Amino acid sequence: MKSCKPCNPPAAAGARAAPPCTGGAAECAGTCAGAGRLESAARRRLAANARERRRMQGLNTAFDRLRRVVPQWGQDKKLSKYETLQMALSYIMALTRILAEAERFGSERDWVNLHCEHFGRDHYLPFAGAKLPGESEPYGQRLFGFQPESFQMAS
DNA sequence: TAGGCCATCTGGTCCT
DNA sequence: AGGACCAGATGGCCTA
Repeated sequence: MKSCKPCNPPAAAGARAAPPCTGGAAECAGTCAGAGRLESAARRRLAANARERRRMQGLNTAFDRLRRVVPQWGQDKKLSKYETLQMALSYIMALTRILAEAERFGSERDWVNLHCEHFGRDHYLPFAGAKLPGESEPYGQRLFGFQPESFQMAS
């Protein structure tokens, strides 16, 4: 494909506005000399592009499913992919911790008391959304410790 | 307008 | 040979 660069429109990349496969390798094969051999290469390129598109769509579908099961703390803006992964990590670690604690305490009642006594007996709220007066963050959010603004790139 | 996020194209590499 | 996966490049859209 490299030999055909000159007639390959630079606008091929970022073609969301001009979706599947305008110009690029296919067009190139039709206009360059020796198009016969290039034609099959162009066909393969287009097929590879389509596969890559499908693959990325599958990946995005998976991200959407992950977003739906991960806490969002009332954020109206949807989590970015990076934030989704970070949140999932925090979520899993928090749940793991909770399970470990639940095993340490003999009964469910003991464990619930440990976590929920400060909510008051008559108005226990689901812990993830529960917020005490004067607290800036819900209990669950503090438990998970995920802050979209504050995470750092792993080095 | 700059910066963040994203979709797509592309070429390289590895695997079957 | 062809498919899957990956990373870099590029351009569009959106928001502060």
